[in-house]
Amino acid sequence: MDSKESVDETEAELDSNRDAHSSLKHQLLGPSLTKAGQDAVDQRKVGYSIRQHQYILPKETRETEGQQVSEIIYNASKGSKFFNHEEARDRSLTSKIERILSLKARLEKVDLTTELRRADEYIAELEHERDLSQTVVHIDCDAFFAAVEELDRPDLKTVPMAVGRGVITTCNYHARKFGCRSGMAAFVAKKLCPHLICLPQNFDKYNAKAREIRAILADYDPRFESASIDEAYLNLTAYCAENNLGPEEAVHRMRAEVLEKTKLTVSAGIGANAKIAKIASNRNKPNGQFRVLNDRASIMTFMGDLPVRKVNGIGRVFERELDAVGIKTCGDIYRYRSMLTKLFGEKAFQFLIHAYLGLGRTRIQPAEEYERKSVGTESTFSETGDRQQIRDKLRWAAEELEKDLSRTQFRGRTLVLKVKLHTFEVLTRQTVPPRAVHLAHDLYTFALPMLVKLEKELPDMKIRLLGLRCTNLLSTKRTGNNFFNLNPSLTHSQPIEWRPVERDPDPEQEFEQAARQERQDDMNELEILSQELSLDSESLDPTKDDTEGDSSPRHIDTSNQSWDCPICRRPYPSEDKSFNAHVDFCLSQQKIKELVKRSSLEPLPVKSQSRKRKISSNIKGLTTNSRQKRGYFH
DNA sequence: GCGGATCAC
DNA sequence: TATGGTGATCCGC
Repeated sequence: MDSKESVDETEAELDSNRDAHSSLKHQLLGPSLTKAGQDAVDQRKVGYSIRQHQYILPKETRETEGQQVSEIIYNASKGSKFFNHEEARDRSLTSKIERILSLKARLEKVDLTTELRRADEYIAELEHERDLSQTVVHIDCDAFFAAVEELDRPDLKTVPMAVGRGVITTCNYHARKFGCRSGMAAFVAKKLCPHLICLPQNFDKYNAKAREIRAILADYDPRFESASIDEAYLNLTAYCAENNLGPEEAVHRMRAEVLEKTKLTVSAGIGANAKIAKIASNRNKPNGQFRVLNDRASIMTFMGDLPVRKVNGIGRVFERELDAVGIKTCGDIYRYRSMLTKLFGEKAFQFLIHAYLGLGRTRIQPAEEYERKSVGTESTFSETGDRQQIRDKLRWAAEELEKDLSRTQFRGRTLVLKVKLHTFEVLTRQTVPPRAVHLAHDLYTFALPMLVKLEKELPDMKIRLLGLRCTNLLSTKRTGNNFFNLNPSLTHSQPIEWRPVERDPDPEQEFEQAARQERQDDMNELEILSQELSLDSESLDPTKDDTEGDSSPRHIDTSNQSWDCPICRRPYPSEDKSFNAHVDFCLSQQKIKELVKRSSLEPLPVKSQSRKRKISSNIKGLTTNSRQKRGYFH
């Protein structure tokens, strides 16, 4: 073990000394070059593409490409503000790595048997709970945006093409051969590939296509999980059992059906959990699938020589830190298990051990069942130090955010202002307004002091981006469990259909979740009520002149029979404890009549909670651009 | 709880 | 000439 480590150290040292700019060049290559499939796989796929589309690129050219790509990117970027910022980040990471290495050197001299035992106990515990009973599939559309564009423009199939104007979001496989990658500035991509065709993105089109695909996936697992616009997880355990099919056959069938009905190719990974499925889906991309068998040995072998960078959650930075320590593959993790906590923290330790063991979640559920934590908007513009212009940007952000909050039915207890300086440095400031906010005027007014403070701290502040985000959300949704909907007549006219029991992996947990949700809904409703009835805060309210009626409590339905509050006339179940408190509160308000007048403008229709609706919203997927990106453990 | 940083797509 | 937007999580303080 000792000799191994010292070898790794020497390699790491060589790496960092070889070229002062090598790590920076690596950074500049962008996240996707290192993330996407191994070189060998890519090379093979180039051959595939050539056969498929008769697009010939001489082999020699391709091989020198790898050398040239980083040079071209480096030269295109050199001297820019963006480049300088990247350089600064690179320097700070390098010094962070130095600290990590000196800590590692100290740790090698001390007795770590306690830590070693703790790590081994943790591993044994996880091993004991390993679940190999499920068949999880990750579906990933191949070059999704580009592929959808090619459906409308078949002529683009044979030439390098990318989607995205300023920054490339997706490019087809011809463009990738030139080194073009998602996340790359378009002008850099054009340097790599002068003939590159850049199309503007058309999200409506991609969403429509994604819905078609999801409709197919739903037949294989009605509780499939949209992970993003072009990715999904399915649990095929039940489907395979019911149809007496092996996982490979089932996935083949599914992919063939998607191709036939949508003319789009998808790649798939099959494994015992989401993490393995996700990694496996990249193995035979594009238009391929790969399965890791559900036995411990297969999984350990698969993970053993897997570069850590392939694991979801390990990005460029963590990759470099791990590499410096001597961890290049998931198999390397084991050797350092006793010092991982001290080097990287407890969460990272647990995460890495999970990666080493090939463990991941087996619970797949519709994305909508994940609780949203924030709603925000931001936009980039040509840099400006003009205070009025910046206020206009803030106003615009506030208006955009109001729309998003209205669409998602949330308010924010906390408001976050984000700016990116002309140097690309990012700053955020947050505040807790006197009440949850959702109106543009409020958002603007409570964000402005943060901006003013920043302008005082940085008198010459020039910014290139401004954003607003609400966190600590307050839901204004009424779910089926909400007490306002427990009215018997309502339940009768719109019965709730329960999901089939056999699809329910953990009824107890589901029940607890439902109960928790119900309590949360009640709390939310009460909080909203108290906020809206709280005229005390109106002295603080900068939007008292609001005439849109939007701030009135329309979200409370008044069209159904129930027990209305005699003061504000809103429905309330009489048995609810808070009813009396509510009436007392109403009575104590002097300006209540004014409020009632506003609140009676128009009631909002009650939403149906039928299963049909649930599934259709699952197919519809995530709302615009919303990503369900989960951290180390989900 | 706040602000910075990292990560995914 | 020029390097995105949305959302989540973790860490140090």
